[in-house]
Amino acid sequence: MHSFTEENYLKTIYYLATRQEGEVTTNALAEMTATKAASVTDMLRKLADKQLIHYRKYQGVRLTEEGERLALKIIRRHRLWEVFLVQKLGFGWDEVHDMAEELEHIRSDELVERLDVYLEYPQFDPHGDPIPTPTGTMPATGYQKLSEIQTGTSVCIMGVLEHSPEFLQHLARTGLTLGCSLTLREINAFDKSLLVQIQPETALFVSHDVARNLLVA
Amino acid sequence: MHSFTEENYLKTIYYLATRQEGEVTTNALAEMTATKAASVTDMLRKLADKQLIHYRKYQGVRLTEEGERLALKIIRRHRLWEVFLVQKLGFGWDEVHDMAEELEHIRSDELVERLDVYLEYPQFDPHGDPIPTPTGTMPATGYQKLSEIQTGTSVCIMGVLEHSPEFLQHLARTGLTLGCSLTLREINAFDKSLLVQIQPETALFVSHDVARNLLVA
DNA sequence: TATTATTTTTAGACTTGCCTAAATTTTTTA
DNA sequence: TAAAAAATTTAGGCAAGTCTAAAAATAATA
Repeated sequence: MHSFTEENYLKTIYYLATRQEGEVTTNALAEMTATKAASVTDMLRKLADKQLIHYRKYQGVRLTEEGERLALKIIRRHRLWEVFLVQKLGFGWDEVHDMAEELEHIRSDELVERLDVYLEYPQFDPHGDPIPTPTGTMPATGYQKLSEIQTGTSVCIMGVLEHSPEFLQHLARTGLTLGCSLTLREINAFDKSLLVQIQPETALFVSHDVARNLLVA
Repeated sequence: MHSFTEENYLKTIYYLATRQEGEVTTNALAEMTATKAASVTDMLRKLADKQLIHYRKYQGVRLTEEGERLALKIIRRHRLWEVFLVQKLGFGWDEVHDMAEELEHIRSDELVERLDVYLEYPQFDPHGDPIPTPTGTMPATGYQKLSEIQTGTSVCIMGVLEHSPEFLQHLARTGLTLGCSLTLREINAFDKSLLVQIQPETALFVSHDVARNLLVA
C-alpha cells in the first residue's frame, strides 16, 4: 500500500505532466505541494525505488505505467467524490476541492465502485474534468483552451483547468458557467484579453489568464 | 487541529469508559489500539498537555469535557458515514466499520451536517447505536444487554456492542437481526448461555459472550 | 567559453508516532 | 506485610516526511 503523501505526489506529477511538455521539475513539485525542493528530492528517490516514476538526478521526473495507473485511480476517486458532494449534498463547485482532496485517500476500491454506481456512472466532474475509468485510463475529450481558438469561432464552455474557489467564483460573477455558449469576437493584441459574446446583446472582456484556464468545444 | 491518531485515542478512551467503571487503563488502550503500553503513555502525556484528558501517572485516564466533546464529534461522523454506506451505497452492516473508521477523520463540519440532512437526520446507525448530536451529547437509549435481563422477559433487539464482521455475520447466520423480537426462556447455570425463543416454534442457544454484546429493549 | 546564476541534491537535524528494554510503581499473593 | 507479579513509565532508538544550510550540477550570460 502507498502512503497518503506518496499518493499526493503521484497525483501532482500527473497534473504537472499534462500541463507542460517534457519532464516535471523538482521545483515545480515543491511549489505545488507547498514543500521545499529538498523534501521533494527525498520523495522522488522513494517513488523511484518503488518503480512508480522514472527519475534521473537533475533531469526531472516522469510517471511509469504503474505510477500513472495509480495517479489516475486517485484522480478517479477525487472526481467521483466531487460529483457526490455537488449532486447529492448540494455543495457549490467552488467548495468541494479540499474535501475531495481528503476523501480521495479513503482506501476501498469497493467503495469507489459503489459510489460510481450510486452516482449513475458520471462522465465528468462538476468542473467538466473527465473521470478516469476503473482500469486507469483518462478519457480523451478533445477540448481546447479558450485562449487557443480562432476569432469568430462559436464554442461551448466544457471545463476548467483551475479549481481554486477564487477562480470559480470569478467565473460565476462574470456569467461564464459550464455549458454556456459563446463566440470569440476579437483578441486584444496588447494584453491578449478576449472579447467574447455570450448573449446576442451581451459581450464581455476575458483576460488571457482566465481564457487559458477555460476548456471549450 | 488534532491529528488522526489523537482523534482515534479520544474515541477509544470514550469507548472503553462506557464499558467499564472508573478510569481507563493504559493496557486496555494498548490492546484496543493495537499498540504497546509505552506508546500509549507517550500519547496520554500529549493529550493531557492539550487538556483533552485527566491523567495521573499510574492511575489511568478520563476524558475532560473538551475531550468528550471531541470524541462524540468523531463518533457522530463515524455513525453518519455508516448510515450512508448502508442506506445509500447498499453495503452490509458487517462491511462498513473499517471504511467509516477512515471517513470519520475527514475534517469538515459542513460536510457532516449536510450528510445528516441528506440522510434525513437518522437517530441510529446500522448497528443500533445512537448518533450523537452536533453539539456533542450522546442520546440516552435505556437499552439493556441481553445478558442482564430476567428469564421470561420478551424484548426486541435494538443494537450491538461489538462491530466486528465476525460477530455480525454470526448474528446473521443464527437469525438474530436488528428489530427481532425474542423471549428469554432460561439461563444455563453452567456456562451462562441463554435459551431464547425467536419464533413460536423456534428457540436457540445464545452464548454469554454473544448475549452481553446484544442490546435489547 | 569562462563565469555567474539557478536548480537540484546531499548532509544533518527535527517531529510524530511507534518500538524494545529497563526501571519504577501498584497490585496480588503467599 | 513482605515478596512476587503485573502494570506503567522512562530511556533510547527507528521510520516517515519535513526542514535549513551547504555542496554539486546544470543553465544562462557576459
